[in-house]
Amino acid sequence: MSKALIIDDEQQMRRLLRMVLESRGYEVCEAADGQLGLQEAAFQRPDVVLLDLGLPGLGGIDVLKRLREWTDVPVLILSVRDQETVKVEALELGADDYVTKPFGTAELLARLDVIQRRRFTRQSPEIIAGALKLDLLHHEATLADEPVKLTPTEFALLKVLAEHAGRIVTQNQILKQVWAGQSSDPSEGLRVHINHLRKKLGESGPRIVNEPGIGYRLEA
Amino acid sequence: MSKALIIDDEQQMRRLLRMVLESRGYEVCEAADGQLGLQEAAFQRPDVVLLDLGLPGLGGIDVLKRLREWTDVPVLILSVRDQETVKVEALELGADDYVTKPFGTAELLARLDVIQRRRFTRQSPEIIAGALKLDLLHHEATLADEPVKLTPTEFALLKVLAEHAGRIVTQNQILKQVWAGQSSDPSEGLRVHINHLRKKLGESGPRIVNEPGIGYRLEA
DNA sequence: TTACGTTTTCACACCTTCTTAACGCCGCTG
DNA sequence: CAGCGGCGTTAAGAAGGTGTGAAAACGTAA
Repeated sequence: MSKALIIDDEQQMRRLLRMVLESRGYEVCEAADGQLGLQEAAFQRPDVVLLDLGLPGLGGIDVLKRLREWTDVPVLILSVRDQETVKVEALELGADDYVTKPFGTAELLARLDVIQRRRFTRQSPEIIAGALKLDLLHHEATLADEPVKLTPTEFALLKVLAEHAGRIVTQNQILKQVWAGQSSDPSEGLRVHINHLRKKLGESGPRIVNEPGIGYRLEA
Repeated sequence: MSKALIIDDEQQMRRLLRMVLESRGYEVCEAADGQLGLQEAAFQRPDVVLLDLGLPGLGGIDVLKRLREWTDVPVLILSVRDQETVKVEALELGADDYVTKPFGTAELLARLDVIQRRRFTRQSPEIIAGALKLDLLHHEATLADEPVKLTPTEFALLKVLAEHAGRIVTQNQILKQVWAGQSSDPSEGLRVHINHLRKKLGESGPRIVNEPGIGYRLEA
């Protein structure tokens, strides 16, 4: 059975979520603010976190940032409409999905299923984009079943691109996810690593195209 | 890894499909008629269903109808040529795609990829104004589902207009939101960017109308 | 310590995007 | 009618982003 952690300041919302989740078989724990949320996350080791963005004090974004410093636990964002900017920021920081309040329980459960399954498939882990296959467990990449030798940074970079294959990945997104929590300024080096990746992927493989001023896109 | 359910009465076809799918890493289960198919679907909870339209007894269309009463699982239709009417009916009932027998394995797998990805794609914050859609996370714009290539400034400008679609946006508002925190005086350049946007949106798309002396308005 | 692989920094050519300026059009006003 | 201001359009220079090669800094293992 999966364990879910709810971080939300409204008691009513917590009770509603608890009911929905428990009816689905989740084990549920709660936290009423960001500080407590982080403690519970560390102590309870939940399988999924439901995080409200409108927290008082330590905000939802900060909680997410701190969470991501030490865990990849799937995070589902709860937000109200017209928080577009914050939602973008949360997703860039590695949140897995979001639902907008008020939400239907069916939608909530569906999205939980998806991010749970994604995490589950990460235990027999591969990302596939066309002829490219990334084995996340062994940190190995193959292109048309031919092994490709990648450095750790290159692998992380290609992983971010492959996860969103076919779509633009913002430079911000890349920097936040590949160089998460590091002090150096990698904005210069990104170009170099992209260059290396393109060479290793060769002519026949997937192309990494640049969207000037925005980011990169991997197309199979 | 994903689980696929094959519903087809021909054993040969089931064996072929199983081979192709398993080689791609799918977990496969089968059903030889519609009745059994529905049972398997309920019991196995597959991630994708391959459904033959030419089933004896409980027909493919009926199976799809019954499936859709309780699940949105992606359904790929297998049909023979000259079943246009039935194919259309199936798509209207919520089938996700179809392949025509005999089919190439490459085509089959490609279509499976597409409908799987659609299901697993997470939600992106977006602004919608008529046929225009702005994906804020990926910085992608689509007009009637056709991608439109926008530069960063154009995207920001269109975002401001689309957020207040139908209403007037003051020049001051635009300048503050698009050129926030910049030193240059872009009041001249605004006209140029509006011009570019109008060209890229084309005749059929939303119009950007000018309110002389006030600002601009986006009307869908 | 050296040696090696990786990451970062730097320099420069090249390309896209942004800004600026100029000009013509239209509507308004004196 | 002539003058004026706001707008659309176009072109060209300025600014900034990108690709690429090489060298320096870094970390790690022998």
